Amino acid sequence: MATTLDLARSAQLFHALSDETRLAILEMLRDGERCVCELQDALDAAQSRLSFHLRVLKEAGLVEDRREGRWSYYRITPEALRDVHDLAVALQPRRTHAAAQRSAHSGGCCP
Amino acid sequence: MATTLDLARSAQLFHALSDETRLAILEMLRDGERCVCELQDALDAAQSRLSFHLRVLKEAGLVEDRREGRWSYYRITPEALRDVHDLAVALQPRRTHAAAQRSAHSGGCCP
DNA sequence: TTGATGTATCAACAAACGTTGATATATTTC
DNA sequence: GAAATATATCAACGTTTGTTGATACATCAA
Repeated sequence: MATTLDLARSAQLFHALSDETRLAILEMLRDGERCVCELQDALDAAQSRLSFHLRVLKEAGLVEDRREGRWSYYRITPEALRDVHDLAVALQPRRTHAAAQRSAHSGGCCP
Repeated sequence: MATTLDLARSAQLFHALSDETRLAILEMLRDGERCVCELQDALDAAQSRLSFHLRVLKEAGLVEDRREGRWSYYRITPEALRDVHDLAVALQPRRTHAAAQRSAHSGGCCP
C-alpha cells in the first residue's frame, strides 16, 4: 500500500501536463509517433515554441524521441501515463473506518 | 469514445496538482476533512500560504469546503480525482491497426 | 563545397505563480 | 461591549514559465 507520494516527482509530472500546448501534443502522439514538423503544421506553433514544450515533456519522462536523419520523432512513454493514472488513484480518499476518519489533532486549535 | 480533450479544463486540473504543497494538502485530506489550522500545523506552512493553495485547489474543483463557526473544513472532491484518472487513460496511446499508426501528412516535410 | 532544411538552444521579455507580511472580516469568549 | 481567534484577501516582491526571434548545429541535396 503506497501511503506517501513522491511529491517532487508527482509535481513534475503534473506540471508537464498543465499546459494546453503540451496536452495538444500528447493528444496528437496518441496515434503514433510524429516528427516535429508534423506537430508544427498541425498545431500551428512556432518551431522554437514546440521544441521548448517537447523538452518539458521529455524531461518529465512523458515522451521519448528518436532521431532519424534530420528529423526527430517523438512518441508517448506509456509508463509515465500509467504513473499519472496511479497518482490519481493514490490521491483518492481512503475508504476507512469512520472512527479513524478524524485523527487526533494534538494542537487543539479546533473542536 | 472521447476523442478530444477539454484542454483548458485539463490544464487547470493538472496545474492545481503541480505543486508540492498542494499535493501534500491532498494527501492529508485523503483521511477525511481537515480544518485549515490542522493543515497549518501538519504542513508547517504560513496561514496565508495555505489559504492561497486551498483556493487554487477549490477553483479547480479538487476540494470543497464547509464553514462551521470560525473554522473552515476542507475535503477532497472524489469526482475531480476521477476526472484526473480518466484524463490519464484518455492520453494513453491508442491501440489501433498498424496501418493507421502514421497518418497522411500532407505538408510533406518529412518522409 | 555550397546551400537548403529540420531541430535545438539561447537571450530577452512579459505574464503567471508562489511567498510574505499586513490588514480585513467574521465568530466566539469574557 | 472588548479581546481573542480562524480564515480570507491584498499588495509587494522575487521566481518561474512560456513566447519570440536570432543563432548554432547537424544532415541532406546539388
